[in-house]
Amino acid sequence: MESLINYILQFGHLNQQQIELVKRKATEVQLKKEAYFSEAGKIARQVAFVTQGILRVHYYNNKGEDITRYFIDENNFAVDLNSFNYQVPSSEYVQAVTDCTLIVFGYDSFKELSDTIIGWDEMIYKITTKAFMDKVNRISPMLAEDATERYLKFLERYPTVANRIPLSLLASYLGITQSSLSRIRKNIR
Amino acid sequence: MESLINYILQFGHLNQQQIELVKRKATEVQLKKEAYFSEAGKIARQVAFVTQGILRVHYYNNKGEDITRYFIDENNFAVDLNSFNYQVPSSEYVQAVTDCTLIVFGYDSFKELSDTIIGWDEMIYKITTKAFMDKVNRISPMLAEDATERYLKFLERYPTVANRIPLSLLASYLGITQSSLSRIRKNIR
DNA sequence: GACAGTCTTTGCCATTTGGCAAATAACGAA
DNA sequence: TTCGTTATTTGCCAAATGGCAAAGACTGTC
Repeated sequence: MESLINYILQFGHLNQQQIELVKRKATEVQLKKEAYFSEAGKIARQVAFVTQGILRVHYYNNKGEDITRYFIDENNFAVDLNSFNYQVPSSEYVQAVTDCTLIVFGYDSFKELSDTIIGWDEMIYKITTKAFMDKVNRISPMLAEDATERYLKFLERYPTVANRIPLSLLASYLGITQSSLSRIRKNIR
Repeated sequence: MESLINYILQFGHLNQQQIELVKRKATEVQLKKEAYFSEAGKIARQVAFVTQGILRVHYYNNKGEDITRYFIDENNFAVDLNSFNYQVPSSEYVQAVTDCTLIVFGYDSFKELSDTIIGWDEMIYKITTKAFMDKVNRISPMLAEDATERYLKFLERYPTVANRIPLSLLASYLGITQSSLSRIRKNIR
């Protein structure tokens, strides 16, 4: 729970009372490997902060391939923002890649924090914006890189993640086939 | 100017007085083809709404290649959000691909709108979030697509843009070489 | 209309990546 | 340990894309 508070405090100030309120509204949830936190077609009723484990956001493209859009590791929020904010059906899945510990807020709780804590919305805006910028800045250059560069950059950015996830998921994130990724790993050693 | 107001009104309500205020704070600016709206290393002091023409956001990668991150066509905002919001140096260029007409707000004017208009920040939040989501949703699937699919999807999304921009820029956006794109176009006809 | 400059296409060949299937390795349950 | 399951590696060949340079097309100017 402390990791969540520390994370939020990077984006603004909360007094002790407000911190207590945030903690009261939060619930710790365990999610087993391969279980879903949210699913395409359903409305995202919760937002999660990952304290242990790795989530992935994925969808199925028009060829039926399972595409990993991105990974969410420790100390990051996971939510389908469009679905959560507007309470409309989601278009993607959020799945546990490993066993996970999450800190979860329901829609109503989150709304209450927004209504109660002055400056909460602004902090959320900053967190959201930063998350999006990181995402775009990470994905966008990959288009101009070859598979090896993508993999090496992934290792730099997520040094601890690569060993904890199946090769197939990493490959689908990098936009290459599993066998290509396997060959790339061989060549690097 | 009306196009800007109409755009904003999609994301919330403004009364007549507030609309007048927005208009007063805005300045129409012409930008010649290839001129820069903002540059890497400099602080983004303005946010622009494109009413005519096409901008592109680009940067130079570590090999010195000019990479187009994305295009901004009519009825969209252009801004390096991190640089503008926090007034820190930008990391990318925003350049006119064609002659452009922009509606521009300076940092202080924008701040004033934020301080004066109740709900302005929330509208901006919605606009920002939507823009980011569109961006991610457009770029992210490209990683799993081959060059032809990327090009076809671009044509679908920006049917009027493809004819107005040099092939080299489109190729760098799609993450392929100019000659590959040329060949792809030939095969499609 | 001719020229210079720029943009686009094309040819040739090298390199990268994909597709598929089989072999191997790693893992977990009994 | 042993077996069955899943994950990863590898071989073989096809397809896609890149690199480079030359040719061709287009545009605006004088």
